[in-house]
Formats: sequence, structure tokens, C-alpha cells
Amino acid sequence: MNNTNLTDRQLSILKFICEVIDDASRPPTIREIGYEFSISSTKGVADHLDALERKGWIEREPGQARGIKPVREKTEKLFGASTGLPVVGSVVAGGPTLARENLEGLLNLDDLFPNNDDLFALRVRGDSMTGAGIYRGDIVVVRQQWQADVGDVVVAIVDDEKGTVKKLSKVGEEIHLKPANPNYDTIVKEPSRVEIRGKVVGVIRKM
Amino acid sequence: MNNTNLTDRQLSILKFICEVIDDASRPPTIREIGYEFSISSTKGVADHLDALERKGWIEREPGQARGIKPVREKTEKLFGASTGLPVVGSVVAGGPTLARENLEGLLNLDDLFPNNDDLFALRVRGDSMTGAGIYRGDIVVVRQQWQADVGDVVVAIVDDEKGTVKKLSKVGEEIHLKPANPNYDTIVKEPSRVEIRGKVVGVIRKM
DNA sequence: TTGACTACTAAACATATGTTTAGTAAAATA
DNA sequence: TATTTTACTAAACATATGTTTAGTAGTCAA
Repeated sequence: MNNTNLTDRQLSILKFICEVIDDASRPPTIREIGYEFSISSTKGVADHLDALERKGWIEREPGQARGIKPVREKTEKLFGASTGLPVVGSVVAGGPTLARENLEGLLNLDDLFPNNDDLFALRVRGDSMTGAGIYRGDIVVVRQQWQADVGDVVVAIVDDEKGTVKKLSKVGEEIHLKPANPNYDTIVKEPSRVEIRGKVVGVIRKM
Repeated sequence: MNNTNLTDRQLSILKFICEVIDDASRPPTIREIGYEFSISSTKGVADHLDALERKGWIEREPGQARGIKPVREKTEKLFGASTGLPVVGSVVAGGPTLARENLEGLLNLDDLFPNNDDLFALRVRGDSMTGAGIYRGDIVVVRQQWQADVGDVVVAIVDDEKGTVKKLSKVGEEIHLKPANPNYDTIVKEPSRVEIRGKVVGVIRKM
């Protein structure tokens, strides 16, 4: 079966609706659904929509053209989000492959790094932070801020040069920007010559 | 000014259309736009849509209800994608903050890890791979596969236990699953007792 | 076996929505 | 200065689209 409280026909129609939205950025009309499934009467389709609504899979705007809105939290678990990776709790033996049903959720950047317009991403150029798990070519996710605490990994500009990613530390009045790689030296500057631009809150690496 | 070839009024309307789509998963009608901007005649709105279409910011389905489709590649650069982080080329001195205009692009998982239904994500439990930049709590992005090459970081199941993330290597007939942390021992097994489940193709860390 | 649910047809209806025609006025452009 | 573009009003029109009414037939649980 299909593991939901929907009939196979209802499930197909729900899937079609979601696909059209992904594809055309707008829901299909009742007649478009009818054409797709060879249902000649609009009432036939409307009955399915009534069922989908009653069972909580879609919402509708009465009287509005294309007034069908799938309930995303539910449909994304079923068909996969247009964006996002399925997160599995653990990989266990025996089971064949990924079953969409027993997932922990869907991974997408919005959930992981909620963007209040103060986040940006930056590709790391050097390898001065390998000891902290940040490698050349990694993308760091940075929250824009102009102060940071000792111990934070920050994006800072030293002497009006390009930005660099280092660990922040202070000794007396001096700012120390510490690499996490013994082959690099700590940058020691007066506060006036260091401009903090943000704090690293995440790392993304493609291998 | 607004840096595009659009008038301020046209830009406002385009933005409204994009917001409605993000919000309601369907575009507004001409009259809904008119109501929002206090334009009493549908022709007034239609003129704006004509301009937006002529200038390449939207596409339309003639005669179709809510037949407005913004050209995503362009509008996302202007307003930001509903999902995605702005990627800056480099952080330079002087410039105040993030300017949406001079961005390298928008980061989202779909672009970074194109999902052909064979990817999944898994949270790393131990710290046996810290030497390879994979820490406890990191999320690894895994491509589902049942073979892997020597040197790949793989997700494997040993003796029907839970999955583990290790580096694959072979010595004669034996499979070696190597940690990247000197405190852990290499797992040595016959091929029949090791089940490879996927190859790690990415790492995501939230700090 | 009765009633509820599924899954439709056919036809008429109501209205939501795009289109067209006929203008006006100001601003931008050639 | 003439012409185009922007930015609308007002009204009529055409049709795309949701809704309702009246039925049919099969399946499934009480």
C-alpha cells in the first residue's frame, strides 16, 4: 500500500499537484487535473480535492482560481522537498535502501542556518585552519557582526587587506588572530588595524 | 536608483508578485495586484505586467488565471532566493555590508549537491574522523552506493551493527576501515562482513 | 443490508480573472 | 518640439475556472 490515509488515486493526484507547483510555480486548475487523469467531469476532480482537504493534505481558497495549497510539512515527507536532503537517523543493516517513510527529516540550509539577512557564505582560500576542521575550498557560513568573543572563529580584515578566517583571541590590548595550523603564524595587531566582519557559524565542504 | 532597467513602480510590483508566490505558492491575479497598489483598473496593472514581460523579468501564460511567472534567475539575484545564502567572492575592507548586487551567487544544497534521489544525510556520532575534518555532530552528505574505491570515505556496516564513517582501504583480501584519529583502531574484516552503504561526498557543520 | 466512502459522468451555473477599447496626463527621450 | 514611455481610469467583454445539482456504480465496514 502507500502507507498514508490516502487512496492510490488521491495520492497520485496530490503528487501531480505538487509537481505542477514545483514546475510552474502555481497550482493546476481542476480542469488541468482532470485532463491529466482523464476525468471528464470537474466534479470528479473536486471530489478528490474534497477528500484531500478533509484528510488534511491540502488547503483551499474557495472560489479562487488555482486555490489549492498542499500542506508542505506533510507532502515534503512524502515526495521529498524540492530542496533538501533526506536525513536518516542511522544506517542499519539489512534494510535495502532509503525509505522515504522512516526519515528523521529533510535537510535544507534554511532550517540549518535560518537566514535573517545577516548570513553570508565565503569560500576559504588558504589552509590555515585545517586543525579546526576548515579546509581549503570549504565554504564557511558567516554571521555578519562587528564584534566577536575570544574563541570565536571570525572573518576579519587586517590592514585593509582581504578577509581572513582565524580564531580570535586577545592578549592585553592586542588582538591575536590564531591559525589552526602549526605552519602558519599568529597575526598580532592593535585593535584599530583589525576589522571584524563576522563570526563563522558553519562549514560546508564538497568532497 | 534601483540599479535595474525597471522603474520603481515596476520593481515594487515585481517584488510583490515574488512575495505572494513565496507565501501562497501561487501568483497573484491582476486584480489582487491592483488592490495592493490601489490601481483601480485592471488595465493599469496589465500595463505594468506588459512592461515587466517586455523587459524580461516575467513570463506569462496568456488567458490563464494567475499566469505570471517571474524569471527566477533574475529575481533571485534581486530579492534573494527564498532558500539560499548569498556567496561573496571575498570580504574586502571599506565596503559597509553585503550588497545584493555584487554577489557571486546564491548557495543552496540543490546546486551544491544535485540530488538524483541517491543522496542522503547522516549525523556523525563519534569523533573517529576528526583528522579528516569530520567532527562529532557534523552532518555528512552521502551518495548511496554499494562499492567504493580505496581512499574514499565511506559509510559502512560491519557485522550487522550500525553504520560507521571511515576511510576505505584494502590489504590483500581484507577490508580496512581506517579512522582519522590516532585514538581509534583500524577495523579489519573479511569482505563478507562489511557492507558498504555509500560514499561521503560532503560535510556540513553547524558551530 | 444498510450506510458511508470512493470514483466517477453530464450539464448548468456563477464568478473570478484575463483582455480589449477608448481615453487622460505627466515624464522621459529623441 | 514631437514622440515615446509611464501610469493610470472606466467600462465592456470573453473565458477560465470554481461550484452546484442530479445521478450511477462499486467497495467496504457496521
